[in-house]
Amino acid sequence: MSIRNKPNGGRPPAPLMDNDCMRCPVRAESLFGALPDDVVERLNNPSEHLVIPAGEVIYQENAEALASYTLKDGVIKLTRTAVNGREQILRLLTQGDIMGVESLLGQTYNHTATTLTPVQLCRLPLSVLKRLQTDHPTLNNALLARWAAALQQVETLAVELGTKKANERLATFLLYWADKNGGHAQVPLPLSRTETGELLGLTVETVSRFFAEWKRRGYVSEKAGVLTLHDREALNQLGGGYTATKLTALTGSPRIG
Amino acid sequence: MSIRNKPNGGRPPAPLMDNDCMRCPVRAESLFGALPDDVVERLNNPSEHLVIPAGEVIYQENAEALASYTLKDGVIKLTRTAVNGREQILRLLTQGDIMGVESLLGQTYNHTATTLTPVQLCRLPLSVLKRLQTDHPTLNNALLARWAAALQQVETLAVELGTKKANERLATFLLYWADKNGGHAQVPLPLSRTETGELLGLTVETVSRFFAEWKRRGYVSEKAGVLTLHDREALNQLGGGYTATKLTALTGSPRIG
DNA sequence: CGATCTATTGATCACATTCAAATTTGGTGG
DNA sequence: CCACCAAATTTGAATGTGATCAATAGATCG
Repeated sequence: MSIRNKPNGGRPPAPLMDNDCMRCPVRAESLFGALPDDVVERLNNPSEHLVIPAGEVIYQENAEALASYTLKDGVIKLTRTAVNGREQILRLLTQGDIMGVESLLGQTYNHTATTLTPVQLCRLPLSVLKRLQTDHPTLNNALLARWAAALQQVETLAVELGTKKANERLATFLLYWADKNGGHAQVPLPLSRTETGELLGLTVETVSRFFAEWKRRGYVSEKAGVLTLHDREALNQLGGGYTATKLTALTGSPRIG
Repeated sequence: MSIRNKPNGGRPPAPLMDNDCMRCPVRAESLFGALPDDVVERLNNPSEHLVIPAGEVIYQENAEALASYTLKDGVIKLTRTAVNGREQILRLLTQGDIMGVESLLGQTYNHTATTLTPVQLCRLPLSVLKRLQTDHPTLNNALLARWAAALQQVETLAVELGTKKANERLATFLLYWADKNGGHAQVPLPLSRTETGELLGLTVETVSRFFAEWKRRGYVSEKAGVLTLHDREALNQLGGGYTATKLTALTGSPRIG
C-alpha cells in the first residue's frame, strides 16, 4: 500500500466518524469552534460526511461553488493552473483546515482541490454557511483568522519562490513539512516528485536530483513514502534556516460556545 | 523631479485633505464604506491624516503594531525579507487600499511598508479599530473582503513566480500594472529596476535587459518614469496572456450606512 | 558642475530545464 | 510468491536561462 493510500498520510487515523458534529474530533480546531453548542447541534442535518480516496478532485478552479469543506483527516492540495498550463500548488491542507470558503465572496472556487491521501471531509452547503454567517456575526472572526493564516502561508510561499534557489526551497519545505507534522524525524510525504516541483516551482528532475544527493550524503532517507530527516542542521543551513510561521492568528481563534 | 516625487505616481492628486472622514474622497471604497454615517462621524478625532514623501518606511516587519492605515493617495510597497537577506515585494498598494490590519490578529506587522511615491495616509489606531470591530460586526464583512482580495493577489504572484519565466513575468506585470491604473497606454511606473526585480524574483540586470529589448522592438517606451505601452499584444503573447483578477470580492463589499 | 545613485551593456559562469534513456517501485493477476 | 505491467523515479548529457561580476553611461540633486 502506497503512502498515498494511507489516511492522514500515515499518521494515526482520526477516530471513526459519525454524523454528529457535537462529537466531531476536529470541531474545537475547526471553524465551528466559534459557534455555540446549540447551533452546532442543528448542523447535523445539513452537513455531510465524506470519505474519499487519494487522487480525487473535490472541486475545480472556476467551477460554481456549492459547498465548503472541513478537512477532518488526510492531506489535500489546493492548486491553480497558469495560462501556460503549468500547475502551482498554493497550499497543503491537513486536519482541521477548511476550504472552499472563498466562494462566500464570489460565485466560484479559486482553486482546484485534490486529495493526496484518502480523506475524511465534512461538506457544508454554502447556503447554510451564509445563513450561519448572517445569524452569528462572530463566525466572521473565525473566518477572518483562517483567511489571515492562509494569507501568511501563501506570502511565505511567494517569498520562497521569489528569493531562494532550488535546493534552498526544497530544504526549507522538508523542514516545514516535518514541523507541521509534529516535528518528528519521520514524516509521511504524500507528494510525488512532480507535485513537490509544482509546489516549489521546479521540475521533477531537479527535485529528484537533490533528494538523491541528500540521501547519498545521509541527510535524509525515504521508505514507503515516509521521509526521515537524519540531519536537520544540514538542511537548515541549505535552506537558510526555517522559522515557524506565526500562528497566533489561528491559536487565538475565538471560542464562543 | 522624479516620478517618485509625484504624488500618486503622477496621476492627478486627490482633492486637498481636511480632517473630516465624512468628506474623505476614498471613504466609499475604503474600509469604512461599511460603517454608518454617525459612526464615521465620530472617527474624526482618533484618525489622523498624514502626508509622507517617497522612500519612507511607514512601519517595519515584526515591529509592534500600533495602527492601521488607509492609503488615500500614492503607491506603497509591502515587502518581506527572506532569511538570506533578499527582499520580496508582496503587494503594491494604491488609492483605497488598507494596510497594517493583520495586526488585529497578532501583535506585530507582517510586512515592511514603504512609500514609492509621496503618499497621503489616514492613520487609525488599532485600539479604535478593535473597538469598531466589536461594536460593529458588519465591519468584519468588509475586512473579510479585503483579506480575500489580498489573498487572491498574493496567490496570483505565487503562480507567476512558480510557473513563468523572466520575460513572461515582466510582461504580465506591465500589463497588470497598466490595467490597475485605468488601462491607459501611459502609466506611471514608480518602481525602480531593482524593485521590479524584487517583485518578480529577478535581478536588476535581467529586468533592465528586457526593458531595453522591448524598447528596441518598440513594444514600450519610457520617459520621466512614465511607461507607455505601444504594443500590448506583443506583451500579451510574451506573458502568456493577462487576465484581470476577479474583483467581485471588493466591488461587492457591503455598504451599510 | 560635480557627486552620487540608477540604469545599461557585455562577458562569463552557475544553475536549472530539457530531452532521452535506464531503473525502480507499486500494483496486478497468474 | 513470482512475473509482469504501468507509472514514477532516477540518472546522464546537452542546452538555455538568468545570475554574477565588472565596467560604462545616464540621470538626479545639491
